[in-house]
Formats: sequence, C-alpha cells, structure tokens
Amino acid sequence: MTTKQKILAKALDLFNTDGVESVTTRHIAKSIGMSQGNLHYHYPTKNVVVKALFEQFLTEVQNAERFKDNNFAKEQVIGSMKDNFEIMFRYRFFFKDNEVVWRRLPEIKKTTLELFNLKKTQILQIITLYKNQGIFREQISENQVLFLAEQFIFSITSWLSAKEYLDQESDISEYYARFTFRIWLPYLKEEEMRKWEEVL
Amino acid sequence: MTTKQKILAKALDLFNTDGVESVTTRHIAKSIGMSQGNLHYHYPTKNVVVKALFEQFLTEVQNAERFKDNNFAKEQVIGSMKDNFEIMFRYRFFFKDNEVVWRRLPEIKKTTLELFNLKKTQILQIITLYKNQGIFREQISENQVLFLAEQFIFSITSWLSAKEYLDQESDISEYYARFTFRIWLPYLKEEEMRKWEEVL
DNA sequence: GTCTATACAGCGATAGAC
DNA sequence: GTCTATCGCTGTATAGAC
Repeated sequence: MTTKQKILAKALDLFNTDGVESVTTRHIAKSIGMSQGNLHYHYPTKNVVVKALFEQFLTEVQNAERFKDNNFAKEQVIGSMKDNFEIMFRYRFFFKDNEVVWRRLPEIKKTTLELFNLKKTQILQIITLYKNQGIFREQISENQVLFLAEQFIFSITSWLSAKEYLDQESDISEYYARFTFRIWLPYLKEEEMRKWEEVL
Repeated sequence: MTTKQKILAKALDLFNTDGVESVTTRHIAKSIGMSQGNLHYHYPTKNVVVKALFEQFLTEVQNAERFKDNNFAKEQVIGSMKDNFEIMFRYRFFFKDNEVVWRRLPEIKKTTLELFNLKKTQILQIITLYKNQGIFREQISENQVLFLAEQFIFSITSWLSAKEYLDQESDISEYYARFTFRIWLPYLKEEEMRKWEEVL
C-alpha cells in the first residue's frame, strides 16, 4: 500500500464517521502517524483528497456495471442494486453529507446528478421492457408507472439519508436493495407479484 | 421585531442557503448590520442559535397538528402533510444538513428521531383504520402493508434530500405531499384508487 | 444593549532542512 | 519523501468602554 493509498483510505474512514467539515488534514495525518506537511506533499489541499476519493468511487461504480449485456431479469436488477448500494455505503459521506461536499466542490454535484440521471434512463428502459412483457396490472395508469420510476430514483438516492430514521438492519445494502425492489410489488399482476415476492 | 428575533431570522436564512458549517457568527452579525460582540450578548454561542431555531421549529410543528380530533379523511391527511412539509422546508437545513447539525448537537438528533417515530405511529394508526374500512386490495399481504408504512416514513424524512435529484417543481411542499400520497394508490381497490386519484 | 478591541485556538497551506 | 517550524487567516468567545 503506497503512502497515497494510505492517505485516501484513512481519509475515507474519517470522513464517513466524523464528517468532511470536521476532519482536518491534521487529523488524517496524525491518525496515520505521518506529518501534516508530508500529507500536503502528496495531496496539496483537502479538496484534492475529496476529489481523489470521488474518482475512486466513480471507477468502482463503472466496474460494477452489470447491464452491458442487456440482461434485465429481476435477479439481475436486484443484484446490480445491491452492488451499487454496497459501493455507495463505503463512500457514504458523499451521500449523507452531500450538501457539504457539493458546497465545497460543485463539480461533484454535477457529476453525481449526471450519474443518477443515467440510472433513471436505465430504470425507464427496464420499466418499459417489463411493461411490454405485460407484467403490470391493467388498472395502473401511464402516470402511475412514471411515478414508479420516480419513486425508484427517490429510494436509490436517499436510502443513506433515511437509514437513521428506519429500523436498522445488519446488512444495510442488502436490506435497502430489497426495500427498493419491494416498491414494484403492488404494481404487478397477481401471479407476477408472487414470483417476485419469492426473490425478496 | 426584537433584536433576538432579527438574529434568528437572518441565521435561519443563511443556514438554509450557505450551510451551518460555513456560516459564522461574524457573517450573521454583519448581514444584519450589528456587531459580532452584540450578537454574542444575545446568543452566547452559535450552537445556542441553532438550538433556538430548533425550538421554534418544534413549536410550529406542534401548532400545526391537525389530528387532535381523530379525523383521518384523506383530504385531511394530505393537508396535514402539506403543512408539515411547508414548515420543514422553511427549516430545511435541519434536514438537508442533518448530519452536520446532529454532530454538533446530538440532542437534536434524538428529538428529531422521536418526532418521526411519533409520525410513524400515527401512520400505522391511519393504515389500520383504512384497512378495517376495507379499502385495500385483498391480494396485498400483511407484510406489504407494513412496508407501505415504512415507505411513507422514508418519503417524509427524505424528500428534502431527494429534492435535487428529482425534477424541480414550483411549489415543493405541495409537490411532495402529493408525491408521498401517491405511494398508496397501487395498494387500493380499483374504485378507491380512482377516488384518490381525483384528490391528487 | 450596543460597540470596539482583543485573546486564543485551530485551520489550510508553505518553506526549508534532512 | 519526510520532517519541523511557521505564516496568515478565520472562527469562537470575552473584556471593557459607552
């Protein structure tokens, strides 16, 4: 593990537990056992550390992308969601303290919104596919299906903020992947609903 | 308007737009046109200002409580939600920057969680009532109804964080009150669904 | 109540020796 | 690469005059 990697790992750890605004370059340096001056040799400013972490996050998300082969089976969807949630959880300060980070580095806000817009497109694709396969109830209006997509995005973007309010679970990522997936159930035809409930 | 009120009003304004962590007592004092020393005469520390704002918020929420007469009609529920959302929006830094506030003042975290637990009890009450009135579809499992309550809480607690990710609307509180209410629709019997859709 | 002045701590960041 | 020392700045909080 290089010095730069050590810095990033410890910074991520501290940002997640104590918050970006209260963790200083001094804290990071001290808890690795290195001088603050040396840290600034590797990363000239605190913002550069944050940016480096965000790059790391983006890379991990891209590597975890599962839908390259256009396989949108429900097990695939729920698995992909779990992957993404797991990564988001490791970099959770970007989402729990998003406002603080965004004020410091507006370009991170921009990229994050772009990323979730991409996810939204994917979800609409999946919904349309499912719709054509006839798994939705006929009584569900067009409007309500679009609403389903919004709810989905809502859940994906906000589960980390909501975490504190709902009852805690051991495996947070797993829990919320299933939670988010459960949104679909009442929209499905009865026989589909049962099949999906088995997966959850 | 007393000096203390002026300070609170301006502090709230600045906290909402620039974030608690970056707004200083100097900023607040300067933008009212008073000295920083004087501000500290009225409120000894920044945390006391935050606490005073939270007290104000709690008072407003209590005064807006509509369910004292146990009227749980859907128009009443949606109206109450709009009221609450409107208040939350005015004090939005407590929810958008909740982590920052909670790190500074853990007692605010405690009270906030208690408040939403109360809301959760209310919602379960309402759901049970509606269930007994037979408005839910028979196919919906017991589990799924409990899930509905969780989703509801999820929406109520996180709409301000999610705001940025979804498409913006002019009247945010109104928009999200309806958004949250729409969660119910696919759980309802067909004739009820239509009646509810009219309200939205 | 309101002001000015000031003490003090902690921050990000740099300089220079090794 | 790594260290120590230090600068400049900003934020919180207090003291004392009016």
